Amino acid sequence: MNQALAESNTMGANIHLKSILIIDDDTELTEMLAAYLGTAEYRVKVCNDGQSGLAEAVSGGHYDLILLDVMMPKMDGFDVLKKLRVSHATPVLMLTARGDDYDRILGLELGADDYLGKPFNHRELMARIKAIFRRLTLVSNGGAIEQDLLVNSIFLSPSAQVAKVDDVEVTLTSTEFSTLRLLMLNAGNRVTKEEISLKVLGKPLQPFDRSIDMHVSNLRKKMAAITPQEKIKTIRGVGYMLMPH
Amino acid sequence: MNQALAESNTMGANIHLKSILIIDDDTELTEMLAAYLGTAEYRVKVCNDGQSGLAEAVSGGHYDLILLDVMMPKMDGFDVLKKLRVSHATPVLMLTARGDDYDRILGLELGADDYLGKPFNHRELMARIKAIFRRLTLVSNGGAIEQDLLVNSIFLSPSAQVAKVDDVEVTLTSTEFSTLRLLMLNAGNRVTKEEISLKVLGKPLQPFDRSIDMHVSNLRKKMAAITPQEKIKTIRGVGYMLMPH
DNA sequence: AAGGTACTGTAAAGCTTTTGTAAAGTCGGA
DNA sequence: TCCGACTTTACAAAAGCTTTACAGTACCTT
Repeated sequence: MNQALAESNTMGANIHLKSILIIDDDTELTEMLAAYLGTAEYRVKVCNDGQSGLAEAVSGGHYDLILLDVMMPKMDGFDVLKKLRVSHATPVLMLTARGDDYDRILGLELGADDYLGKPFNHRELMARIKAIFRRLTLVSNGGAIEQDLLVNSIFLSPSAQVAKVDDVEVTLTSTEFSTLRLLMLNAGNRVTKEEISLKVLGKPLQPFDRSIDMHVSNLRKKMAAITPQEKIKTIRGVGYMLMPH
Repeated sequence: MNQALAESNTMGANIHLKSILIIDDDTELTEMLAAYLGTAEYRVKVCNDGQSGLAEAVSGGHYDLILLDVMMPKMDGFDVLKKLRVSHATPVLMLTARGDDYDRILGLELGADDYLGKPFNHRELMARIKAIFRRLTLVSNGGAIEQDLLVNSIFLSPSAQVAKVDDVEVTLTSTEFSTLRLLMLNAGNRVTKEEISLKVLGKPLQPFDRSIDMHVSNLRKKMAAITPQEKIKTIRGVGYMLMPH
């Protein structure tokens, strides 16, 4: 399922060149960029003012990246970016006056992906364009980390170490977290205390060991503060089970 | 274990100096430059006309950087650059008449890495030389251009080595900077101490190692001087997490 | 149905581990 | 040698885990 998506992405990328939209009123510069980028592996389109640039970006076709100048007459780069972001998530590399912190921060806040101060050299521009594309594929492929879980109104995100019950955040210790995760992974099935002890605490269950009971008790207490619904069922003489719904 | 790595790095850097070829017909200037750059960490060679300069660049030996004057009798800087680029990718910093856009653009088109208008001051020259080398190592290190980050009112600019919290500049050591960067790259996600140690300090976390804790503590202290808001959350037994907002 | 037995729930106390941070120590570069 | 940065040490505080203790519950036996 994930595979198919990744493949189609990759194929899509290989079949036709990446397309770049350049929006800058400096015709000398845009000509040079078009020539330079055009020779490489990009399809390039140029707009020399903000208005036509925005129109092209929104309804002219798909672009993989937009190079957007800040200083332009009529509609400046920030306006373009603001309006673009209403409907499009196209990556944007802003071209700003060198070293202008305010511009940079504003740009990043408006959702620019990176920026480059003018004047820039082509090598740096290429590097940043490549960096953006690289980052994009990384994000879309997603790292193979522990998956988020959602069972019976309980949401668990290992990467953020966050649990939510009915959309209310619950603060859990890491043992409670792991215990809940194990139960969720086996939702609807009983999980023995031995298994919990081994997988969560990393040690076999001792004869009069009550610690698992305590952790489950604490979990119940924390969830009960949010919902009256009983999520964890006791299976006497065996262990526990998370109700699937 | 760490020692060995650090040593070899240092040694590698010290073994040979970066070499610079200066091509300029102004002998007064070249003498001065040779003297100035020679005292720093560079090996310098001078050619006073385009022809000999090109010959030296192509077959005289390896150069890490070429300072190339545009205005020269016989063969001007553009001609040199054009011929050089047929076979060599040596970084070139062009010396042009101040503010001459045409020269600048032509130079960049021909593959110059940067330009500097005459007259220039030494400090600026040094800064640009260093910038070129820095960029180069970045690119050759895998093209990992480090982009600026903005998360939860924290602004981080690796290229400028500047951090701002609520627009107030914070002075960080490089370790603190890298640590903060790693946390920001994973904002909203937990980052283990092991990962911080590996990626920031370049060594695995030792059993009773507290240095990461100290760096985080110092980071918190510096940020607390500006805002009471807690940016870095502790995840007990795991590591830390930068709050996304 | 009554009583016995074993298991479970949980508050509270006790113990261990982890963390925060000041301060001292170490190291490498100017 | 001095200085700044990083690390280690030391100890207090915090947080989490386990044990204890006892009340309650389920299930079996008679």
